Amino acid sequence: MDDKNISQAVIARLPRYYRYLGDLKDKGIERISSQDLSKLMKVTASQIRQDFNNFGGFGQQGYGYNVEYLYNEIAKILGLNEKHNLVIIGAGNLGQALANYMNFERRGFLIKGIFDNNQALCGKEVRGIRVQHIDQLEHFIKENAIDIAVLTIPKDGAVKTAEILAGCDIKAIWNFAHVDLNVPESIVVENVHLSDSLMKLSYGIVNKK
Amino acid sequence: MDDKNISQAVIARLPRYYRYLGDLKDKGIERISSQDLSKLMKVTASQIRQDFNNFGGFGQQGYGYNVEYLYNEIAKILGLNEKHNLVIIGAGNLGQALANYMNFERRGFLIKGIFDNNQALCGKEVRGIRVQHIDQLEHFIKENAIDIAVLTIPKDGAVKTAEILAGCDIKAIWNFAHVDLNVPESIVVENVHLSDSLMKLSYGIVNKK
DNA sequence: TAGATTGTTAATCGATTAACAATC
DNA sequence: TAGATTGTTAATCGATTAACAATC
Repeated sequence: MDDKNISQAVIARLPRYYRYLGDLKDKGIERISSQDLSKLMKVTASQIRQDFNNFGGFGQQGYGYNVEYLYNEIAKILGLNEKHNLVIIGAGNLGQALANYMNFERRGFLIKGIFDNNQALCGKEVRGIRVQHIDQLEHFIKENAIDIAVLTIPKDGAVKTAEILAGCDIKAIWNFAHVDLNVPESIVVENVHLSDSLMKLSYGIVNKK
Repeated sequence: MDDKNISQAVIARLPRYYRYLGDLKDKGIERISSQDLSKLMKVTASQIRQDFNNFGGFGQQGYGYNVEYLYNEIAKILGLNEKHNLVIIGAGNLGQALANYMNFERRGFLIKGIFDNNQALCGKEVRGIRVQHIDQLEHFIKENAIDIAVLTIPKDGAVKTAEILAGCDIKAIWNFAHVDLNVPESIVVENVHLSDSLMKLSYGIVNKK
C-alpha cells in the first residue's frame, strides 16, 4: 500500500465499500466484479476500479475481486486492524449515546475514559466506566496511551479543550461541537456537524424539484 | 433566488457560511469583504464570491457584504425561515440525545413525536414528549403534517421503516442507521453515518504524514 | 484457447482559482 | 472622483468516466 496522495473523495468512499463488502461476505459471496458492485452501490464500475487501484491491484483479470480479501485489505487501509484507545469528553446525552453504541469496540475503538466538567456527573457509571472530572483529562491521556478524543461538549468548552488536547500527545479529535477547531496540522480532526447536516436536509426539502 | 442547478459542493458549504456569519453578527460586525471572510474561514475569496453568486448578488462593489443581510439570505436559501415538524424514530440513546439537543427547535425544527418498537419505553417521557409505539407512526405522520423523520434505529428496522415512511407523505429522512435507504427520489435523504466518519478519522491517523 | 474483467491511459466533465472589467 | 471590492468570465486544476490493451 503506497500512499502517494490519495484524494479526500476516495477516502470518503472507502467506508462505504467496506460496508458493502462486509454485507457480501456475510452473505457468503466469494467474488464480485466491479460491474456487479457498481450496480449494487449505484456508482460507476470505472470509479470502483480507479479507487481500488490507488492502493494497488486487488483484483484479477477475468475473475473480479475476492470479497473477503478485498474486505480485509480495505480494513487495513482504514487502519481497522489496529486498536485505538479513546476518551469521550462530555458525558451528556450524545457522549453517553456514543459510549453505549458499541459497534465501535468491535472495530477496535476502545473507550478508556469518560470526562465531564459537571461535578454532579462525576462518579456516575456509563457502560461500566466511571465519569471523571475534566481536570484529570490531561493526566489520563498521557498515562493511558489515548489516541482519540471524542468531543461531545458545547462549543465554548470545545475550543478550550482542543487546546489542552493539542498539548497532550493526542493523535485525533472526533469533533461533535458546532465549531471549527484550531489545532496543529499534526492532529487529525474529523468533524460531525449535526446541525450542518440538518440544514442540508432542509435545503433539500425547500428546493425539491 | 433562481435555483438552476446548484452543485452539492456549494450546498454543503452553506451551513458553514451561515455559522460564521452568525458569529460575526453576534459580535456586532456589520460588513465583511470576501477577502476578510476568506482569511477567517480558510477558503479562497474567489470561492466565496462564486458560491454566493449562485443565488444572486448579495454584495456591493467597494463595500463587501452586509453581515446581517447575508446571514438572513442564507437562512432563506437553507429553508430556515420555515418551520418543519419532525418525529424521532428510535428512543434509544441517540434518539434521546437528539431530542434533548434543542438548538434544533431554535432553527424551526419542531419535535412532534418520538417512537420506538420497544413496549417498555412507550409512555416514558423524553423532553416532555411521550414515547409512542411504532405502530402508531403512520397514523401520526398523516395527522400531524410531519415533514421529517429522524431514523435512530438499527439498520434492519431502518430499511423496513423507511418503506413505511415512503408510503406516508414524508418529505425527508435524516438517517442515522448504518445502511443506505432505498426510497423514491422524491424523498430527501440525508445520511449521518457515524461509523464511516470514525473510519475516515482512523485512516487519517494511520496515514498521517 | 476464448471469455471475462481488470489495470491503466486518455477523454470528458465539473469545480476551483485567477483575473479583471463593472460599479458602488 | 479615486479606491475598494464585487460579479463574472476565462484559465486551471482535479475528479470522474470511457475505452481498451493486458492478462488471468
